[in-house]
Amino acid sequence: MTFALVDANNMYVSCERVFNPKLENRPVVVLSNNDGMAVARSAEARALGIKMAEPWFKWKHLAKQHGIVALSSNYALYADMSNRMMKVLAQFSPDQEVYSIDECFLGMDGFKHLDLVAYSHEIRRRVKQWVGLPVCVGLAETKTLAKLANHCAKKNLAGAGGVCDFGRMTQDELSKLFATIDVSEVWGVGRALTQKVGARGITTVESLRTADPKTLRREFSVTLERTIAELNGTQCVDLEDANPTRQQIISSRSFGAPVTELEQLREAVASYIGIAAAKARAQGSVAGMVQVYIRTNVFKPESPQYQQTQTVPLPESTSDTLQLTKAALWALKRIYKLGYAYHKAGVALLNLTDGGDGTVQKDMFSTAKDNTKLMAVMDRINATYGRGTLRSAAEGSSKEWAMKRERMSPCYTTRWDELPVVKA
DNA sequence: CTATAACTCTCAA
DNA sequence: CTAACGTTGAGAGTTATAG
Repeated sequence: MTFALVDANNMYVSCERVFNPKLENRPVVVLSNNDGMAVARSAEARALGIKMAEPWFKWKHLAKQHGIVALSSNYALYADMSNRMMKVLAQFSPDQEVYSIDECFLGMDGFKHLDLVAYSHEIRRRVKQWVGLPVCVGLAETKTLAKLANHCAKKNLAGAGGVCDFGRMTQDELSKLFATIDVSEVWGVGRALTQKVGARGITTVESLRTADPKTLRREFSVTLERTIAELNGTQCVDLEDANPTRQQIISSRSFGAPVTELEQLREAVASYIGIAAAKARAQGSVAGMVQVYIRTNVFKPESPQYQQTQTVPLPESTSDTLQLTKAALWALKRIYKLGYAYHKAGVALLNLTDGGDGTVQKDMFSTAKDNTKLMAVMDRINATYGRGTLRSAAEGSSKEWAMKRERMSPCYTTRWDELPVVKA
């Protein structure tokens, strides 16, 4: 099987550039929620030494010095651009797995009569022209190799030019190439594994590829054994379902400023439940358990630390925001302690099951109102007018705890009122 | 004891 | 001016618990 892995170049920065061409050729960084750290960097920003996941305040001085543009993340914009990109890519193969907001796998078996490299260049050209995003393409016989080929395309290794096809290279050429690539670039090899296999002298892709799979399976995991097989061209991982039903739904955020009052935590928890419950309804699931957690700031070890989670089993599985809120607020009250500066809270909907007609186990003694219709109306209104238009009173209206996003660009593609006015 | 639930660790974007 | 460090989901493996 031949896979193509198509991945946008620093997606978030590229999205911003589509609507603000002044950002071209300049160092640009997009920040995480709360304007905390760098999650996307233009090539120019990378060249200045700004690392991925580096806290902004640590390089803010660089920003001043070199005129780096730092932007808050605008997920509404990126999600919309992603949808456009995926639609265009879907035209190139009937087999598409949307793997993340900025990349997808395409099954290429039906196109082997074509020149796949030329075909990939056409993919790049069309996505650039129709959506405005630059992408690179990696081609290979397994998903793991396709990811690696994409890495080479991006780094312009193996004479890439935005497309890298391992199928066109000999085993000898591949071995030489792999010997120059750090093992941490391999899909599935993260920080911890890099350390551990490094201690056994495995530091390059080539040394992992040629390592003994049985030994590594024994010492590490079956996952690593599969990775080694995939690096050697034996396919272990197939294309997956595009929109699998989630087994759990989490909503959590750090606060814009420390929170000490229970009332504020209640608003935050209620808001997160609002988000999570809407997601559950959207996929037709009901939750059997709700989990709530709160924590202080781990990056401030000098201030008193506290962290706690509480799980509540529900008498009857539900996706009703009001019932779930009630359960979550009860859990919150159990774990809340006065005297701490809370930094983050979150909720999780667990034990999700299919909420389809009549399959939910009912609670014989339940006195809860059936809010199914209310929820349906709420979802419709919020779909039209934006999330939070209709919400539970428990969410409050001040939202003093809400995250910081001080440098956000307009939602160019999803909000008329944020379109910049062009003077004639 | 086994089967499974619950939890921990790791990884990815 | 100050202080300031993401979110969501999955899978594997281990430990706790029920029966």
